[in-house]
Amino acid sequence: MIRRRLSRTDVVQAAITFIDDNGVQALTMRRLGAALGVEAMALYRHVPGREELISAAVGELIDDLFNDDLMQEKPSSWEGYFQFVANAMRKLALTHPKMFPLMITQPPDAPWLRPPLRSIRWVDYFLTSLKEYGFSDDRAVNAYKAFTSFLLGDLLLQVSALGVSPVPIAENSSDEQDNENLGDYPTVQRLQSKLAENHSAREFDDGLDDLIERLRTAMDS
Amino acid sequence: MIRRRLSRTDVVQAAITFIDDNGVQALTMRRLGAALGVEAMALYRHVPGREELISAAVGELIDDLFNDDLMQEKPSSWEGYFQFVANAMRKLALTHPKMFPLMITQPPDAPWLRPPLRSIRWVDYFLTSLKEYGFSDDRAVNAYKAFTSFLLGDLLLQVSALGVSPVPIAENSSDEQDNENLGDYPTVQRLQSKLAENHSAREFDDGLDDLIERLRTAMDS
DNA sequence: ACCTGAACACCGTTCAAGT
DNA sequence: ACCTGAACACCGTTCAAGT
Repeated sequence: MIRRRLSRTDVVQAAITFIDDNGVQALTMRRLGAALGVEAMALYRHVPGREELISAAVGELIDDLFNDDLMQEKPSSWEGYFQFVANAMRKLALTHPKMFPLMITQPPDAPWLRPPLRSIRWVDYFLTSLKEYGFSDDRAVNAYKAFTSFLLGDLLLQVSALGVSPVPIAENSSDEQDNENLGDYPTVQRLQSKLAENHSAREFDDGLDDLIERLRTAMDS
Repeated sequence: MIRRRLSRTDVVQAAITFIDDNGVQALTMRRLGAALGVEAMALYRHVPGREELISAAVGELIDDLFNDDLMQEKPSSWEGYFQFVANAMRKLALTHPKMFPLMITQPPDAPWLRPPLRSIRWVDYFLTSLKEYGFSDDRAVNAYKAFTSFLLGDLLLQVSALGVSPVPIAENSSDEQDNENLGDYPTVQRLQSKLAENHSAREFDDGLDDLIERLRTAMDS
């Protein structure tokens, strides 16, 4: 591959890919430089430092989602709109599971920008849309708050479940060892299969339906 | 202060205090050693490494909460029990805002251990309690899942709101600058005060009431 | 204008040595 | 048994130098 001159976008995109592949902790100016075929110090021409690079990577993902995808389409009902946004956010979280914790952990730019919906421009658009769907000011703000906390809770849980090593590496990997550990916890043991069942997609949709239902009755009242 | 010999507990507790005060990123083996009046290398006698120390700090907080507080008292109704647990968890999150993201970000030890309720022993106790309150197996598991995702979403939002610099430091701190930024976002601007209102305590309680109500109707059906 | 090389201060961690 | 000192490989970042 012939190396063009580096741009800020190149660096930020490379950081996203690197974090997706190796995790944040592995992201090093020297290693990212090497991945780009350049000395670490060249990165400082385009980005002020490591911390800011990570912020920029988060911002890039957010901006791509909200500018390129979410502002193009607008369903005819607010229920459909919520589902549209939720599914897009879910897809982003599952496509970049190593980035998602960063998206929600970095302090937001303003007190009323609630993760993971961290784009002022987009939040404005969202609230404006809710008004068009007939929400009052109070209902719109409440819906925004309820929606963010639903997304946060459900998506982080899904993402963190991905981080669990599927087969916990034990030096003594006989079944007996595992069962012995669980033996002290009879209810967990009995419900183990139910607890381990991963219906995250359905649970996400159900939770969203519940939320929508709650907001609907709140609107009618 | 006369220095006794160091114990593992001393090291872990010091790590918690250090993170509370300075954040994880500032936690350094050398600095933590200095805080304990000891060389960095002495810590390795008690803890395998930095990563494991942070895990141990998280585990310590969880264990303290669940063993010392949450297993002592058991309200007579399941609704009261949910409130009791939620309030204890909320208090922990707000007492250790810099630790909370670590509690929910570290991969859980088992697929059915959902953050922030990361104690097997305690989850077993929780599920057993729900059974005693009359929950079926399915309802108990559903309640556990809904409860964790509610706690996660709401508490992380509260904690991340704490991280926002209350007065964003701008070189040009005139009001005009701030308003110019917001000028492009009329709905956010108009709803700014409503959005910024911090009713987190009430919202938390309301959200919990909603959750309880949802679980109750699910039980009756 | 953009990248490199050398350098600085600071990491986590190992290991032999002290007491 | 517990802590120290020196050392190693690796960081982020600065700065003068190259092209």
